[in-house]
Amino acid sequence: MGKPRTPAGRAKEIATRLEVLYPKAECELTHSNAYELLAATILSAQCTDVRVNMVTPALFAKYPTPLALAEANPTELETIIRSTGFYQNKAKNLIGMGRNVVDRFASVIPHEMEDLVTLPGVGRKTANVLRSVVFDLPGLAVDTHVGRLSRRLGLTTEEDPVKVERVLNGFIDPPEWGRFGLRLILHGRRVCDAKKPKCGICELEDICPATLMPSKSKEK
DNA sequence: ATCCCGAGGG
DNA sequence: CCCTCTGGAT
Repeated sequence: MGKPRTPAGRAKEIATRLEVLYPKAECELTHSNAYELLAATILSAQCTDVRVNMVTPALFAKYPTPLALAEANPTELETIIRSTGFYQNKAKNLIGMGRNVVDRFASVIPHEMEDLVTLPGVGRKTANVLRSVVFDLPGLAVDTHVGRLSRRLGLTTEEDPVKVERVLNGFIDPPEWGRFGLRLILHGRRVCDAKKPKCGICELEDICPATLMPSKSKEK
């Protein structure tokens, strides 16, 4: 087949290749239920998954339920999550999330986007992670990796994550949204990283506008 | 000095 | 729209 020349065509080809490269497309935040993934994802703001996974064992042991989080001592909670950064905001949000889930949702993590984003510390990206990973609902979480790769790969020029999400949603079938996002993240971490993308070993190099252009591997 | 699975507030 | 919140890795 010829090289895809439209963003929609490239998206299809990219999805096909990423499926081969990252067949499992698993979420790398350690969790065993919806509550744990919600807490872990709140902690993942501007922080690596590896770092989040270092603090969640102690977090889940001390606060195993939304109710336990709702009743947490802020200072003790901050101590546990400190290394993930933004720890005062995150502690406040985690406690607020616990209280809201207990009071407004009978201690059950909600599925609906409109409900999820009312929880403290939960924005659209976090809501989409939950929907796609634990509820098996369509959801494309646009984080820093998904945004960066989408622009480098010529799928969009948008900077606003909500607009990027809308564009990608138009290229990929809803049941594949979650895995497509996960695969972009995996590729973003292993190959197409922000600072020094490894274009020489990239399996998308031949269809990537960023490397096809003479201006080499620059973003934008 | 820049980046990491962002979100809330002004 | 902008700014702020934070530590750790590179």
